[in-house]
Amino acid sequence: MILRRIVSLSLFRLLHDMPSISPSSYQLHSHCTTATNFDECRSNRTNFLNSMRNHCRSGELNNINQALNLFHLMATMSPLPSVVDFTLLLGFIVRMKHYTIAISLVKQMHSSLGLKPDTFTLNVAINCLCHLNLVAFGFSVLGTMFKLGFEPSVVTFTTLIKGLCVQGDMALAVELADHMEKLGYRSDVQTYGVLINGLCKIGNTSEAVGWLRKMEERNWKANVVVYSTIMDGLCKDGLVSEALDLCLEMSIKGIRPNLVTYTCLIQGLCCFGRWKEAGSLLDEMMKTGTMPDLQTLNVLVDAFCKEGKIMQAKSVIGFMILTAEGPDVFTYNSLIDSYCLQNQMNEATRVFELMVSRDCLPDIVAYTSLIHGWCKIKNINKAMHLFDEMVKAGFTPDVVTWTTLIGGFCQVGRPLAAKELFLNMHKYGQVPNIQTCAIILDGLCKGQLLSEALSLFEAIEKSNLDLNIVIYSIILNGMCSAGKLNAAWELFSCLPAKGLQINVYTYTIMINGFSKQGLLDNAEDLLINMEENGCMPDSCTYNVFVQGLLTKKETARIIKYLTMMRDKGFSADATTTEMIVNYKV
DNA sequence: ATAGGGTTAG
Repeated sequence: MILRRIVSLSLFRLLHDMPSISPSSYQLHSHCTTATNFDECRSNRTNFLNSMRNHCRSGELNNINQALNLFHLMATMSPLPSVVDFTLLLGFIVRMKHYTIAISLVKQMHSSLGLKPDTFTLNVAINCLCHLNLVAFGFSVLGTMFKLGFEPSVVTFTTLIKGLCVQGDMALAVELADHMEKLGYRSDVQTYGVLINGLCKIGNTSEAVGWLRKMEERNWKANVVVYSTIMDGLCKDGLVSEALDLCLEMSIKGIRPNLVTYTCLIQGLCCFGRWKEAGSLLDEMMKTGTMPDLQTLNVLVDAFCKEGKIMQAKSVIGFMILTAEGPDVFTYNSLIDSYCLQNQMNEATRVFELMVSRDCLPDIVAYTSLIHGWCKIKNINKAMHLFDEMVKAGFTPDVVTWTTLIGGFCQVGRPLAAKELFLNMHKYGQVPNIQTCAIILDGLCKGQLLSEALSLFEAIEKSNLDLNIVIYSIILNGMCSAGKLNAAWELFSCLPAKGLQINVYTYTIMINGFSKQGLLDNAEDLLINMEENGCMPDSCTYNVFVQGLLTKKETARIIKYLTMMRDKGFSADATTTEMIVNYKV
């Protein structure tokens, strides 16, 4: 039961525990920099409040100090403005993503001003807590809400469901949605939207589409947001054509794609090399009156950068300078990463310096890209130097930075140093994730340190991490390379029981293991077996098997499998070709 | 009258 999970901390204690902003940051400034002079308006209460409301609603309010000035002015009014006005202002502070400040202001409303928060105010607090990854505190506010006798609304639950999704707790999110319905609330389009987004984010797009249909059966009309969410999920899952189909379906229902829809689809198309279609879509959106914004253009820049098409990226940047307020930190970071991936560290460094000179501060992503670049060309000293520099600049390396550096040490043949970093990163507040584990295990295996890898693997298995097939494949590959075929086969056989879906990479690793040991019947059995299990061998699978056959000079089977490969449209790779060329009967 | 959903970089 979900409600059992609600810790009943009081709101007061909760807010007391929250970080608060320093008083100086919301002191009344002697002059107001907005178009309207609030000091003057202050004499006229109604004018002032109306002006505040207009500023909030028109979106003209886009500066946190302005918002804090307004709050301060409101707080010193007598009598105090209503909770409604305060909450309106809070909403805008939230829109500016100043969650900690918003929570601190709710606290002030309550403790210093003696204003009783209502459901709306508490929903703002819950939303902020969820954004700060403090969902448990969000639930305690829900508890408080019950205690104070306020009815939570669908908004309250939807906010919490979103928090659970972001935290990666999909099962609990669905449970809360069910529970909410049992309490007599009805999920609305936004509730479904949040759940659908959660499903997409964990790559479960087919279920997301299922929920879309379920929602339609219950007579909720999906809107452009729900459709765009799923389209983005499909694109990120590589199902770009399905996303385009869904866009068509949406259009037939009379819902027009908007800027976000186009951005998602263009990214999907670019990402899979469908440049021409991306271009037509860009054309279509502009012809129908939707101009690409900075974010859309950044998507294009990044896609070109990833393909190494720097010239095209630069021409998009040219367009961006004319039509949008760019380039921004995303644009520069895409360029930096592109140069790093092409081992052009001088160019990458130049862009890094350029962004500094243009008052666009490099962030943790910029630093991590450069660190990755230096690691890639095996200059671990430069990488370490940048790591230091970034810490000096006030950035806390996150799990991606650590993983990059750990990979760097593996790259230069120092897997034990990498392991030290892996074991010590938690002292700096960072917990390894599944990618970190994959990098270090692979590094140890490739460095011929299988027993080191296995003992670490055992420790990782005992942790809370949900190990995936990639991790097991790395270990299997390590075992096979070290000639421990029996151990590998034993582990391989356990995978289904662990609920893991064996994929083409895993099968290929085992087939390669058998082939390299000359156990060609075992390899062939597995090749047939995988196909029967619905996992299609790819070009690599056939190549490693044929290489085994070539070594053993199994002429009949060599011909059989090379023919099979040709029929399936696969070709011999460099190694296979060389073996064929040098084949002596 | 005030609150909740979708898109960009390592």
